[in-house]
Amino acid sequence: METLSHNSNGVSPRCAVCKIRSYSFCRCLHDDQLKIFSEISTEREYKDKDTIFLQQEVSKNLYNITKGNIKIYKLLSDGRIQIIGFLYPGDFFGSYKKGKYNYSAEAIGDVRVCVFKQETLDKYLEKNMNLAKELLHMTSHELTLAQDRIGVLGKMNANERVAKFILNISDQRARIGWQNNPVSLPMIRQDIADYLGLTLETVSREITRFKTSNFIKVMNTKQIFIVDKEKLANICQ
Amino acid sequence: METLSHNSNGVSPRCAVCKIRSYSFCRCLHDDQLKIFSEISTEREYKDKDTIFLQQEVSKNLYNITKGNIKIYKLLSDGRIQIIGFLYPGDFFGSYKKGKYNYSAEAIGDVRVCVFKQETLDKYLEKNMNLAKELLHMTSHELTLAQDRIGVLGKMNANERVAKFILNISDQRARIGWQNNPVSLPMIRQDIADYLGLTLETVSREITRFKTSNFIKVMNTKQIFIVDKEKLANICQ
DNA sequence: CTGTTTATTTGATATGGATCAATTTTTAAT
DNA sequence: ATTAAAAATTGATCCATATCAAATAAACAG
Repeated sequence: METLSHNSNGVSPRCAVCKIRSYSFCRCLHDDQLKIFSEISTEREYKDKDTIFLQQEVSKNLYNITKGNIKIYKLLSDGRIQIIGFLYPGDFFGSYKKGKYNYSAEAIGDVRVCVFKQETLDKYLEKNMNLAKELLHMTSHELTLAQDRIGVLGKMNANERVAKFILNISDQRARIGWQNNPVSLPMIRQDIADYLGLTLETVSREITRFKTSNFIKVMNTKQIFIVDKEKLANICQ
Repeated sequence: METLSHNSNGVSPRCAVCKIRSYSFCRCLHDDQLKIFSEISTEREYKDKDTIFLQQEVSKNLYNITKGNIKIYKLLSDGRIQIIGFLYPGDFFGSYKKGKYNYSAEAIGDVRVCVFKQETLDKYLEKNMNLAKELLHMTSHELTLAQDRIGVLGKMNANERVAKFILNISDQRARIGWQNNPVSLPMIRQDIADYLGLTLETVSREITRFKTSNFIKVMNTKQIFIVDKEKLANICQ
């Protein structure tokens, strides 16, 4: 992890030139608020497999991804792992309340984040109702995503889980204006399995089945081309 | 469903005498704000199995439970059901964003709720930063609960799921100052199964197993006395 | 380029929980 | 109280996915 130079000399505040601001909670800020806002956060970089924080640590910070992907996960005492989510640029994570983090966070590939101290952000919210409301709406949206995942994990079979996973990632890419076909999967099969509550063997077999059925084409293990989106959607919806 | 008289004559505003306010997002309001706040919501009553809203409906309202329990659930096209959560007095549900609800909501037994129109509440938030922050913190807390459930559904076996369910309900009761042993389960076995991603037969068998192991005593199907909390906790944590 | 490690695929077998089925218990209605 | 309906338990069997194991394939280091 590396803390980058913290621009407070008035020359092009970081936020003013931020490329992912339109997907991020700070999109609600006016241009003249950006300079101050740039100063309440710092930017940090992480490399593949770097830990951003661990579940048992005292929670002090909130993070906003500006580049790359991270995974958040829970570890059971016997070593079983459950990946709660894969997060993308514009996603927000950490903890609002003092105490411990509810999960651990780890970089997948090169990552860049904005870091906010809980109290600093909280204080800033007081002065900016728009930001508070934007955060409320984003958190509420994340809640609906988590509830969708509860539906997937509680009731769907392996077939449906993997299909939904591929489609969800593709949609998410489209939303932030990236190439969504072929879909690039930055994470390894084991991570997909730990995300979907399956084993890596089952994930691999389902992908093979979709390939054999010509619903997808596997360019390489991390690039999947969706041949028949309709068929894939019919499986899970 | 029945809409109760809407007190706006200045005599004892509803919120001022509300018994569950201390668990609810409105706990952050000052006494002098309560009268106005009482007027932006109405109170409604529902009976057992009444639908509060359905997933496909246009979302207009937010709800706060003041009495009883409700379940929120998702329905797959082939009839499979996944219960997202059981909600208790003080819990908040509905949708912040316009569009459709993300789940359906149904009363379990007699229920009383406060109903807020999205726009009305949103407008009120503008004038009251405390309330906005309280809502943000509650929503964020709900998100952590949803993430815990993702962990349970993704990685735990039937044994662990049922044990955790009993303990969670007991803890939740303790938190709002109710009797937490014996735990009363207002919902039927099928609902517990649909909540835990299991079948009712499996839930029944696990409860029998805990009974035979003397971890619990089944007073009647809806009252479970926890004999050995430690043993129960060892199963799942 | 070559060997080594890590990730993925594929196969064989085992098993936890689902499904199907019957019985018992509880709740509700008259 | 009596009957009917709904909920819960218990048993027998099956199957989707886990587990165990081996073979490829891809990524990486020197």
